Amino acid sequence: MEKLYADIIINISHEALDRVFGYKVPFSLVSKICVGQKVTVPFGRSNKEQTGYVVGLSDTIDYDESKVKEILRIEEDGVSVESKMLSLAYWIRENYGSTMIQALKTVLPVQEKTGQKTKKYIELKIDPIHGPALLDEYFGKHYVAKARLLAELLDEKRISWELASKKLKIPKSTVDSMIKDDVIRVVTEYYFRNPNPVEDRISPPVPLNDAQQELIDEFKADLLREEHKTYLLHGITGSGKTEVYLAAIEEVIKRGQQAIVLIPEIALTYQTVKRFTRRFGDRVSILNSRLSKGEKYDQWLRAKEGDLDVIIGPRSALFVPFPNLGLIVIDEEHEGSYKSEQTPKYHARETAIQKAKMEGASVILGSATPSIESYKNALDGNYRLWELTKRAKKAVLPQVYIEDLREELKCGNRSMFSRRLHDLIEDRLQKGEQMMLFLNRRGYAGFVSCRSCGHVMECPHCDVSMTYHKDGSLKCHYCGYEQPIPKICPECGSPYIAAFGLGTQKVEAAIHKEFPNAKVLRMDMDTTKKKHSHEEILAAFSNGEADILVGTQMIVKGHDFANVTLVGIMAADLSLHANDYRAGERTFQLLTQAAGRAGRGAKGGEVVIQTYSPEHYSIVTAAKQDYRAFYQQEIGYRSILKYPPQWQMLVIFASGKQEEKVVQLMETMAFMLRKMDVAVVGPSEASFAKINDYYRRVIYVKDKDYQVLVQVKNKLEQWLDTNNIRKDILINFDFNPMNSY
DNA sequence: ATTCTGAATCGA
DNA sequence: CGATTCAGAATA
Repeated sequence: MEKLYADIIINISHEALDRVFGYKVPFSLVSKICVGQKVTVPFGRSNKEQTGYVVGLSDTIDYDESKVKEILRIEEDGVSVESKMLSLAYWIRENYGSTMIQALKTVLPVQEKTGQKTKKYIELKIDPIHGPALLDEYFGKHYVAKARLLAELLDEKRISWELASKKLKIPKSTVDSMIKDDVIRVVTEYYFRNPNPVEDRISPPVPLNDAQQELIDEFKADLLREEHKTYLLHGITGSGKTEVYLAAIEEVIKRGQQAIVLIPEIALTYQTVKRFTRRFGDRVSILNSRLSKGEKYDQWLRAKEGDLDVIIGPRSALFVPFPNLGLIVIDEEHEGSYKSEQTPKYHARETAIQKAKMEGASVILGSATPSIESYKNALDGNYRLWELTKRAKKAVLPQVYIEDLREELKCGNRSMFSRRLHDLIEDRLQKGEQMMLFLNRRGYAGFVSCRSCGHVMECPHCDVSMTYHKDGSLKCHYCGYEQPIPKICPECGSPYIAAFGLGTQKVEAAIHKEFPNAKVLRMDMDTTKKKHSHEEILAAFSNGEADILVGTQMIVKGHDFANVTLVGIMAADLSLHANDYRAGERTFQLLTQAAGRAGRGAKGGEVVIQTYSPEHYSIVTAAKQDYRAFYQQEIGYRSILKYPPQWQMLVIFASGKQEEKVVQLMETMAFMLRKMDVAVVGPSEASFAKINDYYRRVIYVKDKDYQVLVQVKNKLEQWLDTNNIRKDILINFDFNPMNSY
């Protein structure tokens, strides 16, 4: 009998241990062991028990035979990794920079099995014909509990355990004794927790319009030829992208395959999910952060066992183990939330494409405002470009006005509403139509500053201006530090210290002042902290309980309100002047999505964009709803400044308690990088140079070739490990970042 | 990450 | 000279 060895990754996230260790498989486990299993092994000099994952099996070993230890046991309650998931984990580790165990944990979001829900039933084992006779016998012997249970069973033939013990008050001993007498038996049924409400009526597919049908025909033809492509579905708001997804999913299901639908977490509402459950019934499930561990595990298992056809969820739903994956749909593919914020900082879009490639599946990316990266890929022929240029229902595109706030000020209008917006609000209030006012800021107002000397109140730990809240306190959004607003300026002693800026609460207050009869609903981080408040506010607005909905980003996400005929963007500039190369793109996306909320019904709509920079291309092109024009401008700008997708970017981020150490390390790395024939910017202070007393520095590395940057990262990691630097300084790598540093 | 080891330093 | 501290090595 050959000996068997296993390659094992130890469950400790440290670069020095990020490799496989060979272990002997004891004879008793040879038949049970397989790749992907979670096992316990002795590790280190003290043979401390550690868990790990089997990533390979072989009958030879490349190590001193006498030092090889044995696997202790297989962790039965651990979820095993599919071999295809393992190779995806390797890919993530290589492309985004992390340890293998971190990558494994990413593709394995469900860590442990949790007790399955069971339901116990009591059934009659004897022939019911003998029932009455036995019942008489029990009565004769004054076995009241047994008699009660038997009588009930003769009636119902199967009752649940709860009913028996709670309502009929049958003690367990009675049940046990009756089992012993072979009168009854207990049946245990496992059932899956299904977290989403099941629609009982499955609605037939909405007939596709010609444009949609054309795309689906092409998709079918590609499937028939076993060609698995990535499609970029660029459809303006209201053009019926979801119908295309549904039809494509149906095609895949017909072939006996399954589909994953990724949706930004914020848009994962009952409304969105309902469209899928209505079409595919209980073979659809959702995965989201609100599910309990057990519920998540159940969805995972249902998928694995072929009990599901479609899973809908955020980024992490990508790793649901379908046996025969046919399609991955990524809705709103431009969304920043598809990039993970934790290491490994993987991008769900790129990872989905890689996964699809490994498993022979197709990918559909959908958006009204595609990311510059995806659009470039489509134009370059890497993705197939699908365009829907007409709204599905007869609704027309809204009329858009750009209002220059500088002009308003010159004309003596000091309110936050331009004259046009003011008039239009008045008009809609009169007609009883609804409005949305959009603002890209949370809290009551922005920073607090002194009007005499200009001193801005900053957090003592974070180098960030603190935010004014209505309760009279100042809060730091980064570390949570809180203090009351000072009465006088700490710098010059002037009493003229006050809040500046614009917040949703302030907009709400201004509406109350200028339009006292308007009913207002506000939706922002503060009003949606509770579990379902998000849905409640939207439902209230949808029911016409308010005239105006004021809110941040979250109100622009894919909700249809037929009665909304006016959308106001209070200050388009707020997102434009962020210190981030994606600011222009983000502004265009926000404005386009916000404008798309107007006139979803038959009445048509108007949009007012208020801004201090009316000539900026993001604003001009968004007003015209002209994505192509925006893309041309933006890609030119990215070329000149060497930003993605024209160039690839790697951010090296360091943070530590001792400023000199951080600075010195970054200087050393920058020196090494400059010898590597890549473009290096920095080191420089992060935009928040200090958070929680940790000093933060960044280096930007750019090259046209992504793989060159991967190699640069690998080299640096190696250097960091051999010089043991990661002890008191945190180093992070981030490829093509979504948020600024 | 954790543990063990051997050298360096410390205190009498 | 034994006790304590610390950097370094190894983990199968």
